Amino acid sequence: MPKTLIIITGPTGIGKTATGIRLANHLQTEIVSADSRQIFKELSIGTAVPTNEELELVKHHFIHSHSIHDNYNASRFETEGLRLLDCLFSKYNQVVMVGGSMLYIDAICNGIDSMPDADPEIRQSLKKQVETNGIESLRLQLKQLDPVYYNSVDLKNPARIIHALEMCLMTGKPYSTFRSNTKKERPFRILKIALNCDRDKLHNRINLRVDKMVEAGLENEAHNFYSLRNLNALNTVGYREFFSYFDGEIPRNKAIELIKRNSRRYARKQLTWFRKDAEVHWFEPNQTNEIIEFVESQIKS
RNA sequence: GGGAAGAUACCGAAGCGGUCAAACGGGGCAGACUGUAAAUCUGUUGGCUCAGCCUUCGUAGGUUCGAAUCCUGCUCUUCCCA
Repeated sequence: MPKTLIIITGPTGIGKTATGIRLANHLQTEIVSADSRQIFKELSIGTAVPTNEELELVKHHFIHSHSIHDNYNASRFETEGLRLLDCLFSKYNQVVMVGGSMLYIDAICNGIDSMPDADPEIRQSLKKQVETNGIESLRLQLKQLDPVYYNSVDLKNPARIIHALEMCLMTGKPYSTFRSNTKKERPFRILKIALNCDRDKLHNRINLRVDKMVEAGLENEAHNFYSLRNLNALNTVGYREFFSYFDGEIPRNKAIELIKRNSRRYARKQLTWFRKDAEVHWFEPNQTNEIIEFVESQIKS
């Protein structure tokens, strides 16, 4: 029987966790999380990790498995994820991957070109350069070091330019030479399922979930990490807004409102990403039975 | 009961006779994306048979070649005096 990775994805708050657990339970297999924030052991409320009860139903991987102090990224997820999948596929014919981190899922499905980790000091100095001299100075530098990438990159996006420059400066080679633009082959089949529903309903779910997080003590959780706010792991919806509140920049109710808005925006962005993936099969969150049926029919063929 | 200010697109808010389908902000929607991705960035936001046309600036009239902008009545809101 061919090995199949079944991916359950979709926008934040749509109900991936519950669906994934039911599917994994049905298939008698385990779940690999593809969530760039639930992976951090220090974060719980703001990331909406599965509850202890849920975690007892099915064995989960990459939940609370790393530290916010780790310099985690999509490439590491690819490496560690594939290693784990290799191991799991020796026990199961199907494995369920659940999560909404688009790039992480993409890294597992298609791969990320190999290149070195960014040097934090170089990144820091490039960031400073943008602040003091503006993005134009980085553009000029990129034009010299990597004219190929310069012609295709979004020149208004500092993050893109900074990363390209990091690679150029660290390796002495143009960033574009690392970009192969090839899809890697995987030793398993991939079945992509995404959940979505009416936009108003989704927004309601998100708003409600944020209220529940706040009730559950999100403010306190965020407060615990206030001093670590500069960590990338904490540049996260739910925490950054509370940090602004702690700074006295915005009132508390405004922070909560912003968490809702930014969650809605994140959901939309996720949908934009998944929509362009023709391999995705779409379902409503309450169609778990249909999903199980669909998966059954697919893994038999 | 008397007086003052105001009613602008999904919301807030500019505009104060033509260059206004209407600045700006918010929200929404759409898109980009390969080591920060819950990140970072972009576009769009009255309708249509879309280089043009149609309907919009509380409402009904009026002035004017021409009004969101001026005048009058009405409705509503806020504030002040009784």
